Amino acid sequence: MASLPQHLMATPVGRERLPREVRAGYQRDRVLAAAIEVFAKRGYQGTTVDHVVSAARIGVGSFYSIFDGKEDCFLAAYDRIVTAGRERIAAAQPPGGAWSDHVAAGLRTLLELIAADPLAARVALVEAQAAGDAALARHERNLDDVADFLRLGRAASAIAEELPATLEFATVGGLTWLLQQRIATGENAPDDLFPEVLEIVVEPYLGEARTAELAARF
Amino acid sequence: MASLPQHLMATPVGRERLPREVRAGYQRDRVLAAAIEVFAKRGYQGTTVDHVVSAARIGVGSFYSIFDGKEDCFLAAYDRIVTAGRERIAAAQPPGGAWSDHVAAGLRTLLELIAADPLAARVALVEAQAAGDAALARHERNLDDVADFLRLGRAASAIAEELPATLEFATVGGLTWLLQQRIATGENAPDDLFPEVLEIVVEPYLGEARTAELAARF
Amino acid sequence: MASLPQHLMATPVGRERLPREVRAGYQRDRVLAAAIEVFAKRGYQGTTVDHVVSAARIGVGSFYSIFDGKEDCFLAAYDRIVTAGRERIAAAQPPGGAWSDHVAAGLRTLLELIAADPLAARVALVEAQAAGDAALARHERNLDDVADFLRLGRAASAIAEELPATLEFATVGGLTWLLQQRIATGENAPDDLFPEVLEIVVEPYLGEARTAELAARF
Amino acid sequence: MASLPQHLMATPVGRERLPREVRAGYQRDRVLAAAIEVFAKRGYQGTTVDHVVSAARIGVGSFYSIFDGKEDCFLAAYDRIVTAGRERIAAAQPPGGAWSDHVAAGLRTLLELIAADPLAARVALVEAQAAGDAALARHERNLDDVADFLRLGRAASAIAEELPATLEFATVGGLTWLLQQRIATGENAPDDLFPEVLEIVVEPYLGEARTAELAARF
DNA sequence: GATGAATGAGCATTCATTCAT
DNA sequence: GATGAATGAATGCTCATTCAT
Repeated sequence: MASLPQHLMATPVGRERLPREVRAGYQRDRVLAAAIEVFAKRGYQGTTVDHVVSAARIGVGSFYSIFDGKEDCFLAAYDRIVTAGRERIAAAQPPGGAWSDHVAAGLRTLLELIAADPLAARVALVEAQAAGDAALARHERNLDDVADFLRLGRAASAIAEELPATLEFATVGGLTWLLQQRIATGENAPDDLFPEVLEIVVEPYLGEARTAELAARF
Repeated sequence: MASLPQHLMATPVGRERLPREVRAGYQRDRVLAAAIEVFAKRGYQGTTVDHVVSAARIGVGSFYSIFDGKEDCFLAAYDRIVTAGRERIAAAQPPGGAWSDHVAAGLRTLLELIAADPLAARVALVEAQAAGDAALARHERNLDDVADFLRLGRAASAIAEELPATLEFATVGGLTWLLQQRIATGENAPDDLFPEVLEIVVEPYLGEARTAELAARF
Repeated sequence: MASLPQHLMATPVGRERLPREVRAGYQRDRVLAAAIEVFAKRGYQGTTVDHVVSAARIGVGSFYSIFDGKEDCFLAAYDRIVTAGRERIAAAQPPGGAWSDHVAAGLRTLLELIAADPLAARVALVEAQAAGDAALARHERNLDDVADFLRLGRAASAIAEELPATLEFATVGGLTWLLQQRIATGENAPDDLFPEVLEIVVEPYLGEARTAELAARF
Repeated sequence: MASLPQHLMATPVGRERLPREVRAGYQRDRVLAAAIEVFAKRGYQGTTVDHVVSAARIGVGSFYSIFDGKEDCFLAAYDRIVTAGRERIAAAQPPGGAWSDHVAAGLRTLLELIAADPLAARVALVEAQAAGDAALARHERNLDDVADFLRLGRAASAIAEELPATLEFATVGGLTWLLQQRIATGENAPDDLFPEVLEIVVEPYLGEARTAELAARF
């Protein structure tokens, strides 16, 4: 077979191929999207590798070339959800705002994200607690990050020294629980929740009056 | 061998034994105690019937004559813990006290129970969330009961109408989360937690001053 | 306590006891009756020792003091049915009759027995084939006995030398199959079956005319 | 190594293999062959999935990817035997023959099949009766088919109106019983059975003379 | 790179049988 | 003699993972 000049072969004719890395990324994303749906609908324990593999239309072998196994796949899915969520929340921050503005904007975006993709929310908020130790640990680290961020509100608080040390833990726990309930039932659009959630989160720091004013602005 | 006077004989002579019913109860209790330990240490999913059976020193057959299966065993263990806890909390209530006294006494007893039997606490507060739908539903009903009780505090509150509708849910969720964290790590004696926990739970109703006074009394 | 004169104690007052042997016999009979019902309704494989024990209102221990186990119990039940059946059939024989009269009377009695106790019939004719090798062997020996008896009809046959050697086997098999079908469905009173059954069994020996005449007489 | 001319190459070079469908069929056939042997030798109840799996040299998982379970495997084995038998019998039919020729040829082929594969015969004729309700029902449907075919002989019979309604049932039952006996003992080559079997089946329709003539022709 | 057939350890559960009371 | 609590071997089945093609 005659060889073409080197420079003409660089980009092969016919079905143009994406560079491997990128293709791997697409593939991985496709599988993760399928995995999230399956994990949300069946629960972590109720999900088998076969379920994911079927949903993603790939072979088992491919699955194991992408992930180390079922748990690794869940962790990847969880991370993808959390990372995307953080990015969206960060992007929606009012530039140069105060702590309270950041919290309010963040909460609103969070509720929007949950409403937009309830399956992903279920994976990140509900299933993460039942997917083994690694997932639990990762989940707790993430919630700790949230608590850390909330704690910054003490600087803006007139009554900082009177706040209980564990306030942020309790707030994060309460918030998570509340959202889990709504996600589980799908009851009402989590949108309606915004005023209450905001009140629960910021009132301890700002008091009633400033909280009401904040709620009115978002 | 000289015979002790009749009235001193702790164990009666002859083949007199405990009535069957009672023995069966002991047996069941023994198995439940073993099961609680195993579920706490291995997690619900990580526990096999064989683990429980070995820990309880009984045969598999006996296990299945007591319980319908693994899930039934967990539910029984969970119920036993919750029932015993409720009884202890009820017994420790100050007679005729106000709502706030009941809450304070209840929280203190709860923390004592957790400190006294951290394994049982782990089963009731952590594993119940990962032990299948039945356990989860039962757990949520119990937490709803707590929320219902907390809601009674609105009657005692000067600012009842300003409290968010979901306050009690958030409080229960936050409390649970806080306790789970402590249980998981065993970090510090949950005793230290009392003032904070009390503050988190009752301050929304009573305000800062009355809460501090309440804390001082318990 | 004052003792009664010896001769008055021979038959104790109060709950009169039967001699042990007899009581054991009653007990055994009671259990067998229960076992037959259970085996008929659940099938041999579907029956557990516990089913029999519960139906007979005895303890498992007693069961094992009467029988060597489940299979032994089935064999005993089977034997009891077969023995009772043979006795009833023998008792119903016309005295000094010809072979054909004996066959006719036997078949009629057999159909009556089946109609009177379909459960026992099911055990003896259906379940005996699915209750393990021992039961099967015993069942086949019994059917061989029937075949042997039928073979006596060759002496009364004008065409004995033309009958196939396996005629009796086929007849017994066909008869059994027919009855099984009816027993399984409970379709119609096996009584209606008499003319047909008689024809199938004796016509090869006696020919059409004499068979019709025989049927008319029974 | 010299290459053979293309048209002589029995097995193609390279990685060319049998199409997957075909391989799967082979696999299934291999397992069914092993299963038939095991079911025949141990009986349905005495056979465990593990027995079959060991005999077929496959893993348990493979077994469950081919069959739904033990019963499904038995039914598949039974169906395969029956289907193959019917095909062989159909293929051996004399073209355009009379009913009696078809019966004669069918019976001869049946006896040959039994002689050629006694294990399969045992599964289809003996074990099918002890392999649960589904197998029993299927077996009875098949025997009914045979009875239906035999009933066609009434059209060829001079004495059709005198035949008992249940004749065909009895014949099928008797035939089955006869064959079971021989299969169970392996006594003598079922070949010898042909004249007798033919006589038992067709004489009621054709009478003695025509039956003898038929036997002579096959 | 991709596939999916094959594996087998592991699990929940049943039930005939024993034996201390 | 009678009881039934206790036993544990045996079974059918699932599913995460491997590896030859």
